[in-house]
Amino acid sequence: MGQRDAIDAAILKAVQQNGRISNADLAERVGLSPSACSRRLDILEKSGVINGYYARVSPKALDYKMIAIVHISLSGQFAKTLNEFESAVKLCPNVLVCYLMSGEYDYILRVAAKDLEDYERIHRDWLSALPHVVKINSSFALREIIDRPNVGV
Amino acid sequence: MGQRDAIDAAILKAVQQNGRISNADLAERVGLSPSACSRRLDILEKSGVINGYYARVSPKALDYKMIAIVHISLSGQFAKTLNEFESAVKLCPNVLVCYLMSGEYDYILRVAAKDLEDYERIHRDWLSALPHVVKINSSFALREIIDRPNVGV
DNA sequence: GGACACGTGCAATGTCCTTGCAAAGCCAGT
DNA sequence: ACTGGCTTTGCAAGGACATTGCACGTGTCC
Repeated sequence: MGQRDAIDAAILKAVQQNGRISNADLAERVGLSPSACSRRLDILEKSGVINGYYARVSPKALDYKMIAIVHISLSGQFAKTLNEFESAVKLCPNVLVCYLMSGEYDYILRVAAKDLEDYERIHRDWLSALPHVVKINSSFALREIIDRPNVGV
Repeated sequence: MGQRDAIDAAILKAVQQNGRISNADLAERVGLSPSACSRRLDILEKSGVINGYYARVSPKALDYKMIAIVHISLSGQFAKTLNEFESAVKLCPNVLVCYLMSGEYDYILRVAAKDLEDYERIHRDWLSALPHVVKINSSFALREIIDRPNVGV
């Protein structure tokens, strides 16, 4: 899985910057005819190199004004423990990102909330209810400096 | 700034899930004629509610296999100190996310790297070179559990 | 050298996006 | 309730666009 040449790389770069670029413009940008470009894009999509296209909506417009970074430790690192935690955390729609981490904490989460009251609800109904959790540490984002969809974009 | 009614909300939900949905399909989905739908979408884009569209590319295809979470403390919290740090960090293409935080550390960063060697280079050439930094703490993601573009999507 | 697979460009067809325009809905003030 | 003005809608047309079939060129392997 992966792009094959410089043209595929150029296509990927273009659609990362503008997911709604027309095939005609994309073809011109990468130096191909529209048909050839359309077929390459099709291959990149079907092979899974391109996972999908998304609109980026201003969180404020959706009333999600708050971002919390949550560090979580579990009671153990057995596979069963991790699996149960992960299955549960996937169900919470407010969790935007979740990584299993090296270091002091086991998981790090990025959580979106409408306001502090909303976060309190999420913390109470979702985070505290996750299985095997022994420690939760929430920090709040005061300001967003960077939010890039991809490297160098 | 924000959507006005249920139809705008439905449009936003749709384009968050599929940024390349055709206007015709979108119109049918939200129960409008294509022209009315196109005009609403146009307003949502021009008013900044929709920040843009992007393709989600498999990081593996781009050879970025590593995600690091970096906590950074500065030598002070004066506006000038923060501004200089932020201007500098914005220049590093590998920094995907950066928040000014409450709590123990001042900033939290999400950094993409191709491999450990690449991360070492980023750490040396970029992160360590950021102004006013007194403490850097890097943790590495062992596995990605969730990566949602938006709440509930 | 020949057969084959692969990628490309060209052309055509059908779909789609967009804009102008008239009508309908909506709200405020009387 | 009525009227005036503003907003939003649906329809229609024209122009742009995506997609598919087909033929040509290139490189490879036998």
